Amino acid sequence: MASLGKYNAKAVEEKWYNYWMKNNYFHSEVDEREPYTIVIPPPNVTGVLHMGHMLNNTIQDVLIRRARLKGLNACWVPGTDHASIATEAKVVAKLKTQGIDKNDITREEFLKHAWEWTEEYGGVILEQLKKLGASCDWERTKFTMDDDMSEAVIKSFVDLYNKGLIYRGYRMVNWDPEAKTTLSDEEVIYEERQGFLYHINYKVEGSDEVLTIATTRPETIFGDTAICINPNDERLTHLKGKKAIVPIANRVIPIIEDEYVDMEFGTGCLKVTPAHDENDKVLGDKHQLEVIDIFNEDASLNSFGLHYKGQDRFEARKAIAKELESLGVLIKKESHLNKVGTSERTKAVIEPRLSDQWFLKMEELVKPAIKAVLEDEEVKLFPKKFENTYRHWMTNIRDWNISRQLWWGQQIPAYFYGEGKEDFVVAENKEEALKLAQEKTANASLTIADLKQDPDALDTWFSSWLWPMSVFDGVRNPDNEEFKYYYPTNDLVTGPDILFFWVARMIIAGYEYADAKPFSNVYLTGLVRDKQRRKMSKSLGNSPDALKLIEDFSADGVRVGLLLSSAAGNDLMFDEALCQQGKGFGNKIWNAFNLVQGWEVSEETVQPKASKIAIEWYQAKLQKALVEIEDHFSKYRISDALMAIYKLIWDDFCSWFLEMIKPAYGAPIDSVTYKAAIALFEDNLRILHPFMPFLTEEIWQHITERSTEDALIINKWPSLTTVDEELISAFDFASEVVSGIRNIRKEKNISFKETIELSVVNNEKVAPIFDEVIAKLGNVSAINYVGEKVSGALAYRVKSNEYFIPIAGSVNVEDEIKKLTEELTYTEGFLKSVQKKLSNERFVNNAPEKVIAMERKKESDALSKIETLKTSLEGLKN
RNA sequence: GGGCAAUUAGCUCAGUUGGUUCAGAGCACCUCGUUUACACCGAGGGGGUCGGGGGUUCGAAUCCCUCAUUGCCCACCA
Repeated sequence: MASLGKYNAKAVEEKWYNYWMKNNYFHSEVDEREPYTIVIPPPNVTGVLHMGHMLNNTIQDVLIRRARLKGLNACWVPGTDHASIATEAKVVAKLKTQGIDKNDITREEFLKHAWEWTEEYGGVILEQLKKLGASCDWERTKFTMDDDMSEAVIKSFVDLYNKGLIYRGYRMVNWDPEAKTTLSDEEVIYEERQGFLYHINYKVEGSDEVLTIATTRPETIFGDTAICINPNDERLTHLKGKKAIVPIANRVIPIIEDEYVDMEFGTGCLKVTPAHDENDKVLGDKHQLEVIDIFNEDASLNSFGLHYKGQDRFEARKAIAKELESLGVLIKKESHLNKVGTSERTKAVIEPRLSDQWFLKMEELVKPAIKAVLEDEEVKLFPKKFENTYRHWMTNIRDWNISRQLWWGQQIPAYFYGEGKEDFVVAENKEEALKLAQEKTANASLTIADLKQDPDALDTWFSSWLWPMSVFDGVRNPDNEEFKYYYPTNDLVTGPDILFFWVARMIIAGYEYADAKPFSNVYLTGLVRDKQRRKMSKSLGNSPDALKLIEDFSADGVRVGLLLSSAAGNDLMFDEALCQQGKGFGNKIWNAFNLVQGWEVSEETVQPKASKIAIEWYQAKLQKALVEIEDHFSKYRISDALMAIYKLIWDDFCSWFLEMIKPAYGAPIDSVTYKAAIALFEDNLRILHPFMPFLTEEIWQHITERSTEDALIINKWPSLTTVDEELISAFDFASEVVSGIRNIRKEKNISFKETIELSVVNNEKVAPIFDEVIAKLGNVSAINYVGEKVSGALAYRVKSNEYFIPIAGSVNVEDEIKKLTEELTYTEGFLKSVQKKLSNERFVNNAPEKVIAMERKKESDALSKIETLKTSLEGLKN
């Protein structure tokens, strides 16, 4: 009977996590059962846990633990991503603090530093996930740069190359001058910046005429190779066939004609700079213009910039504007709002730049992936609204630039044996490459030393798109047991921000390599924001420390807090109060357990009727909740499922059920009721376990002696039987009767300790099955069934049933009359509206039977209610 | 500029094919209460003309049109 004392979350959570690990409960191996698989979206290897991870991984853990309880072979594969750009940037920064410049060391030396860094910080995030309770199969932990993972990436590159899908192209790419690398379109963020539109006069060769162009980037005039006008522009016909002179550079360039030029914008004259603008490049190709690249790698001007050589592009812009002004050719400078691409990682302004890159043709690859999501529903997105975005992106997809000017990552397996553009071979290793090169060149004397591997690394996403396959070695060895068993995986939980980067590409890769989808369902979480709807960011300092939260509110509390208000796809406004609510819920359950385990159990005591019916009722309630929860899970409405459980346990179990079976003070509980209550408590724990694994396991192990094999984590989800709806609605009626008593006690200030009597006119012909419950919860000494109203008693109604509590001298007739009159007026008004509807011929003719019958029922109910109200009023007035 | 969403109680959101979950939930708020698990509690209560306007219908939070506001995605005019 001793109290258990306060719940010590920290000790409990550590204890059970170790216990689960020790017993290897998270581990999965191929067996006869149906598999349930999730692969973790691998976080950056050097990252730390933030709120987004917490939400994401809590959802995954809920799904995994539930699947485990449902008897599936649950396998959650964890791992980390090498995140080439982010990690390389961090390593470069760290080396800088040590006075080392990346450009001064060799690739091998740099990679050594990167690996050291990875080993030092890598995996920290995985340790943090353990604190959250994540039940990953840690034996399967993968890293995207593990040897086997890298081999898979290289193998797929070679394969795609041999299929003719990978090609080398001189293309305009997004150049990050700070990181000195290319970025994919997805890594560029456009920002509105206030800039200027400069109007500059160019002389027309051989005349005194000038033409005016407008540009936001005057420094690029050094790269101009043409002026373009619209052939339909009548204002400019006199320029046709002539040539213009670039100011400062004094270069002569042709004036070309193309309908691409918007006559409405600026002056109608467009300067064409093929090396520094994508559209200009297209125009340049079409008109076979010269390409002049005026920038160095770091976006300072090169020798084409003449006396500006070496200056940064933004410095040069100002200086050039000044010089143009002094030459009298800058005739106007107006402010202009334009959108500037910036690097997601370094924030540097992106420079469109022409360079040699590797591309993957997407047009054919993407087809099965479009079909799978939009036609066959092989892969379902939750929420569905993301299908629109998916469609839009996939049908407008462009070839994927898969090369990055980085060292950290899988090096592109292309080997050059000569200086020519085509002097290379693609192979999985040097030996293979040599063989191919010898064949291709018909030169058997080539040696490995003659081969130079392309220095670039592959885009990180080119490795992670294989993730669901390669973690099971499905790329290198597609016929292996594990891959056949675990793939396709079931659910993927990730943020919508990487729907294209990653999710879509995994689907593409899945169909290309395994001829099967990578997963069946994609749950897209929202962004975690702060209370004021701002994004969580380091600079705002509004991102709470994940581990501190767990410290303060327990892992269970944080999990519940995060899930309480996070519908799929909706942003989550994070507030610590939610975690407090989660913690409070845990405490509530702990206290309920404290109550139950404190009861003295007696074999002699006879089970009270109230307890018997209470058990039947809660069983019905639980069944109903199970159906509801099942439905919520099937729609991935995780927070609704949790809320259903929350209400079931707090309201139905604690507030009603336990109160109904609670023995009198000091008295023991009968063993039949006790056993049933324990069984029901266990069911509660089973369904709550995925959400609050630690607390539930702790209570589970306390509640009965358990063997090692009997941990909750591997127990069984309660089975569905049938829902006794009648019993549930009978109880709902009874609970209203109880509420009526409580209301009267409150109004009249009658203490709960004071026993009362209750008389009822049972117009509803309610079966008396809950009378003992009403008596207990209302502290009623006797329930009398009477034929007509009791005078001199306090009264209330539930539907058309009338209840009377006789309290001598405590009836205020005036108040009663007032109350009844108000109710009568309301009911008469209600009746009027119903009758109006029923007298509308068009309603009666058009509405379905069911609806009309319902209205008639409302009418007759109202009529009889009015009748009883009138009788009561008359009784009072006498 | 193009596309896609959203707008319901103070806050965060449910509301499936128009009529029995139809105006709801959780939190917050107010009142009362230290009754023998829990004040991290219990019992009650207030609160919304469902963004504005118009239409279809016997009937609209739900369907249509329109306006407004917000968010996201795509493309970008030099």
